[in-house]
Amino acid sequence: MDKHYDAKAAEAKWYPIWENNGCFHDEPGKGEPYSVVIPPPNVTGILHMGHALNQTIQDILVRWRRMQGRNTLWLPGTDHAGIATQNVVEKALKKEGKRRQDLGREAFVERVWEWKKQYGGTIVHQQRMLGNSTDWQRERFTFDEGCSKAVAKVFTRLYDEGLVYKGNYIVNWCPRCGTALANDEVEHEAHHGNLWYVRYPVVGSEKGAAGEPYKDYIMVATTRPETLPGDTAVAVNPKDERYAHLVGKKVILPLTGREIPVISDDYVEREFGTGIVKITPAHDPNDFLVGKRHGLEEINIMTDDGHMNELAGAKYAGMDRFECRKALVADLESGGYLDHIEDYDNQVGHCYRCHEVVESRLSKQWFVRMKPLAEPAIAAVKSGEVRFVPDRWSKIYFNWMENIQDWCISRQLWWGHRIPAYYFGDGKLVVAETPELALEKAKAIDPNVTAADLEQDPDVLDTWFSSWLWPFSTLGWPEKTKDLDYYYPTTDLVTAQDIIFFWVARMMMAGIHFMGRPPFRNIVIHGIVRDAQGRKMSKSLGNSLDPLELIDAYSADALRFSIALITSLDCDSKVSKEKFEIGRNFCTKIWNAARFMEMMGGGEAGGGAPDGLAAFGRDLTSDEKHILWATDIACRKVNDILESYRIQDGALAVYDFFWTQICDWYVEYAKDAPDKKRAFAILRDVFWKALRLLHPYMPFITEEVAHQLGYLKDGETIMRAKFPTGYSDEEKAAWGLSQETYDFVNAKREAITALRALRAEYKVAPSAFVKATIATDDPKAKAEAESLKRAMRAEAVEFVAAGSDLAMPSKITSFGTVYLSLEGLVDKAAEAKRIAAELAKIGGFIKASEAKLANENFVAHAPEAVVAEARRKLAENREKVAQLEKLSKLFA
RNA sequence: GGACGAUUAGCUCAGUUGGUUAGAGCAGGACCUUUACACGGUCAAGGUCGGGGGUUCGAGUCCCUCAUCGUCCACCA
Repeated sequence: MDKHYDAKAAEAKWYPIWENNGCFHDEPGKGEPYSVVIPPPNVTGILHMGHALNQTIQDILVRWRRMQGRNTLWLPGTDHAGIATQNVVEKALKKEGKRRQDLGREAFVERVWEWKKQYGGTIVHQQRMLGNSTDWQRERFTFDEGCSKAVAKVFTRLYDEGLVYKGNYIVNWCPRCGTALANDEVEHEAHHGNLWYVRYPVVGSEKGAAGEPYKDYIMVATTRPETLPGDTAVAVNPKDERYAHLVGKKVILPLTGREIPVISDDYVEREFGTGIVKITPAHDPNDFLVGKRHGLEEINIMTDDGHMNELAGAKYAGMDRFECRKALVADLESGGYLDHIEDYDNQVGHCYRCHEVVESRLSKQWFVRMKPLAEPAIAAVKSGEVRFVPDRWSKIYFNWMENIQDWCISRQLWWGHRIPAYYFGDGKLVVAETPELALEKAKAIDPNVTAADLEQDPDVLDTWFSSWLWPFSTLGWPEKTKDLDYYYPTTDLVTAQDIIFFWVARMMMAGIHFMGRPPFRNIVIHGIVRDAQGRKMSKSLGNSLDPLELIDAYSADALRFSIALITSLDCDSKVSKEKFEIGRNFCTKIWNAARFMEMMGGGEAGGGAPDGLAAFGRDLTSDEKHILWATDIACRKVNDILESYRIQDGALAVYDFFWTQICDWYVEYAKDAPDKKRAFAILRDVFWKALRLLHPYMPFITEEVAHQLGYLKDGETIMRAKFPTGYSDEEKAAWGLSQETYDFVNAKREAITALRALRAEYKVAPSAFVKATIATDDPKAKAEAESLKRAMRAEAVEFVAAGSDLAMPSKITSFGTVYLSLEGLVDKAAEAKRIAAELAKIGGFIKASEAKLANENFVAHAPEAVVAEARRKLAENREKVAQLEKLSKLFA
């Protein structure tokens, strides 16, 4: 083995071998399936830390399950990302001085496909760098043929079921992009604005003096005076006595002369402004709802591109909306309708793409009725059929699902699944999966219709409309495929909290509605990646870490392991570059340990077969029994931990096992073991188990080391090696393993550590051979004299009866009291001070313990073991005090 | 405004049904180049578990309250 691990070479070598040999691919059929669909990244995307976190978690779970022998599918793919992709291509066109309109729809869409062909593979390539064991043979794209078929089928079915409808609705509208925006596509920002107080005269009021055209008026406060011509009512709170007498009366809409009613609605806050709100149903979402409740007229006074239309009044028609605001305010003022203006800060929505101020606008859009879909999806989680991990996310899910709103699914874009609705004749409409089927349906209505008469709806569907079918559209639905039959429902879905609503909840609904079963059993929600200050990573802040740079600097294994180590399902993860050194250092440790094994002939000692240690019989030393027991514990623990998705705990467990148990203790033991050959045969077996435990976390280095050390032959892979489950009861019995022996060695280590500490405290040179004395009556302990001598670097280890009272520096351990014999080496004053401090600390504890044990209730209620332990600790500390007091006299 | 979290060592975080003197990594300290590894080893130090109440024999853990921070949702004309 080379002195240094060449991660780049190993990663470049193994990934293609895995991929080309079908290591990521299983066929449906045999065994228990384990399937996961990847949250498809945007095809325009580049790999960021969020992906790295999300996919590392999935790959750990998938590799672990695969090694357990499960029939595994991790399905990769990308999302066509409607608006994002269209924007990228439009930007490219802009450089050529063209707009998409110059190309026309068909040519533009063709152009986007070309872009996809050329650049769409970027993120897919980058995912390979992470080591993802996704089944590339089954890679899908939300806009590929199969997914598109599924989309058309779903839309048609929902339409036929009356769950898709076209309706007038208030939507967020970007005047620049010319498209409706989903709520999540609108970014709210604080804005310094004004509140204009406008007088609406009550009908029948007398004319007043100059500057006050009417004596009797009500005052309305508004932030958007330009919408005034669209007002169709003013509203007050039903409980507001101030205005109760006005309800049912009419007021005159300034500048228009139109009479509008005064209505009462709970939506109005009494305390805000004047307590009277103008209602503009066509230009405000809340007003729209109020209008629906009261049957108000909806007057749309704006054009698609943010200008006023004729309904705003001849004077304002054609004006930009903000220009109109100024003009209209001026007119209000000159007409005597403007009472006063206040400064007012509010939140204004902006388009998440182009940052234009979003307009609330009435338009014809397609909607999915969500309530009927949501109900079974709620029930599936309530019944426990589908489980959130951690469970608390189910509350958030319920909260949203129980208040679900209809879903606006149409987008005024060109790139996306075109809505399979066809118009003909005079506003007639058919919905069908294909143009041919549409024609059939149309002919049923009007036999004279030809294909040329059908005009398809120009809008496309929201990107999520294909994503919500992902768990089954990717498996072949609506065809009845083997994959679908075998791998659906998928087992785990792993994603971040931010798309629980947009994606997870919708997949639940679609899965149940179209497949009859929820699309997954467990929904694993992890946190998001933040920077060291806890801020979200974003391009604009410049605080992003690039996973590819980290892979370049530290290796993919290092990245993966470090991510796993900082991953908590319960909260967000803060990362900084330094954190990845942990993984890098761990790789180095693994490599060096492997190198050491090779150097010591560990590779041969077991005769090549990992189970060669069976030959060494039952006379194992306590240290050998200890490592075997520790290995058994580690295997069980890692399996248990991963079973409950505690990725971080698993990383810690395997890290500690490898570093502390194997490297720090057992390897040091093996260097100088009484039977080195046997010690290394055991190490060889333990090491092989450790490599496999590590493999889900660090796939590349474990594969490389497994081959270098001869655990695997050419053509074999650790990916398909059996994930360790620990030793059998027979093996444990044959080797004489037991919890007692394990505890015994832990106690022995305490004694070794105690002596090291004494050496350090008394400044004994590390190279010096010292004399150690241990007070114990345990014959088993006395039998360890030789191994203690080596580990303690002592020229002699002697034993005296437990409770012996030697006037030497000592430490009490569960192995016995360890004394260090030394003459004249000590700084007496410093030692006296140290002893005094320790005495004070122990004294406090003894007092507390005594009080506790004197408490009858404690003795009566606490578990026996707890009481016994308290007694033992008390006795131990009393003994410690006695020792220290003796010493303090010595140093006085 | 609503919902849900978080607050434990200088930093990042564990702490599974309440029960030993609350753990790890990093940073910092001391010592060590002992022939796998200084991206290392050994040892030591560092916390009245955000504040205040309560339940209990016993609270980091359960309840209430306050404070601070965060996330998502809805956003007030």
